[in-house]
Amino acid sequence: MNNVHLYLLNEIDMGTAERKAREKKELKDLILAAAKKLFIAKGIEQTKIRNIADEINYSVGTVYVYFKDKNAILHDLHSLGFKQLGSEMRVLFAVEDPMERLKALGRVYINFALNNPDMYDLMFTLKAPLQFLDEVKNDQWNEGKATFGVLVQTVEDCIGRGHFKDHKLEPLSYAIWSTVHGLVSLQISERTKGACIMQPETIVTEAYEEFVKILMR
Amino acid sequence: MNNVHLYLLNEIDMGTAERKAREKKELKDLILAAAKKLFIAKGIEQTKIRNIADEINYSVGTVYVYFKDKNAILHDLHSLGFKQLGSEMRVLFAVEDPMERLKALGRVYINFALNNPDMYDLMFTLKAPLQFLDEVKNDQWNEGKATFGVLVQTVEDCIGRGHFKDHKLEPLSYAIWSTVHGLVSLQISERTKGACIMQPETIVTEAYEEFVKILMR
DNA sequence: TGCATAAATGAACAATGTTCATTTATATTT
DNA sequence: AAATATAAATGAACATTGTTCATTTATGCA
Repeated sequence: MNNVHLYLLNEIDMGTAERKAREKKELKDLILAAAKKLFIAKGIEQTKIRNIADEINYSVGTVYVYFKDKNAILHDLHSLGFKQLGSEMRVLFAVEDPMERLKALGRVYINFALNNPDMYDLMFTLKAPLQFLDEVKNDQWNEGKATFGVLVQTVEDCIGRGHFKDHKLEPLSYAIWSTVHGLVSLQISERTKGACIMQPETIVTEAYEEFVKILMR
Repeated sequence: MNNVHLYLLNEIDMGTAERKAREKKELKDLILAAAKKLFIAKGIEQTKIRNIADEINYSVGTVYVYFKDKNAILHDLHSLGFKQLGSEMRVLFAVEDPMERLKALGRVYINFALNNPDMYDLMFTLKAPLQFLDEVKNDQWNEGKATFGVLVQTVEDCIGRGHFKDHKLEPLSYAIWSTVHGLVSLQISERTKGACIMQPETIVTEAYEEFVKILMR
C-alpha cells in the first residue's frame, strides 16, 4: 500500500463517483421529464406516481429514491417553469424604452401562461410546490422573487423616465402583476367560459389591450 | 272509501310530504353547514367526508344520500358564497356615482376574498365546483355570470357618464375583474410571502389604491 | 298490528401516495 | 477472480379516503 496505489485508487474513486452522480442526475431528470409530459397530457391530479414510474420503465419505489414525495416533484417542475419564464422575460431587457418593455413583459407573461397552463398553475396557484418549501427549505420563494424583480426593475425604469408620478413602486408593480395574473388565471380556471357573452378565446388579449390603454394614458 | 276519506287522506299526505321535504332540506343544510365549518377550520382538501359525517353524527352513507359526491357539496357551497358576495355587491347600487360605486365594488370584493379565502378558492379557482356543472347541469355558470354582470353594469354606467372613452365595455370590465382577482388570489395562494420585501399584510390594499389611482386619472 | 316505502347505515371496495424489507447490481478489497 | 461491502432498484404491503350497496332501521299507511 504505497502512495502511488492510493493515488490511483482515489483517481478511480473520483471517476466512478462523478459518473454515479451524473447517472443519478440523469435519472432524476428522466423522472421530471416524464412527470412534465404526463402533467401536460393528463393534468397534474390525474398523473399518479405509478404512471410516472411506468412511463420510464422503473418501479414506484425508484421514484421515491429520487424524490421525497410528490410535492418534491412538483416543486422541481415549478422551478423549471420559472427558469423558462425568467429567461423569456429577461430577454426583454434588450428593449430600451421601459414602457415598451413593460407592455412586452405582459405579453410574454400571458403567452407563457396560456401556452403552459398546467405549469402556470404549478407556479402561481397550487399550494403543493410551496408546501415543499415549508417542509424542506427555508421560507424564501426565490423563483417568484427573481421574476417579480424583473417587473419591479422595469417599473422603476419607467418612473425614472417620468412615468407613474405619485405612485409607490412596489404596490404599483404588484397591481400590474395582479392584473396579468388575474387575466390568465381566470381563463385557466375556466371562469370565463360560462360568464362572458363574447368568445372566451380572445377575451384575455382584448382585456390586456384595454389595461395597457389605461396604464399608458 | 268515500270522497271525504280520500280528501282527508290527501290532506295528510300533503302535510307529511311537506314536512318530509322540509326535513330533507334541513339535513342537507346541516351537511352543508358542517362542511363549510370544517373547510374554514381545516381547509377543503383536509376535510374528509367522514369528518363531515362525524360532525353531524350521521354515517358516511347518509352524506351520499343527500349529495351525489364531494363535488356536489363543493358546488352548493360555491353557490352559497356567490349569494353572499352578490348581495354585498348589489347593496352598492345605492351609490349614485358609478365611479364611486366601482371603487367600492373592488373594496367589497377584496374584503370578501380575504375574509373568506377558502370560499373564494371554491368560487374562483378550484375546478371541482365547475366539474359538477359539467357532469350534472348545463354549461352555464350562472353564479359567475350574475356577479360579473354587476361589474359590467357599473362600468357601463361609468361610460354613460363620459368615463372610459374609447374603451370596450366587456374587455375593460374583465380587465378590472382580473386586477382585483389577481390581487387576492396571489395573496390567498401565498405568492406574496417570500416574494415581496414589504409586509404582505398590506400589499393588497396598497396595490388596490395604486390601481384605483390609475383607473380614475 | 302488519305492510310498504323511505331513510340511514357501515362494511367493503377501489384508487393512490407512501414505506421498507428484500433483492439485485455495482464497486472495492483481498 | 472470488468475496465482500455498498448502493440502487424493487414491489408487496400499508394507510388514507372517496364511493357504493346490500342490509337494517324508521316512518307512514291500511
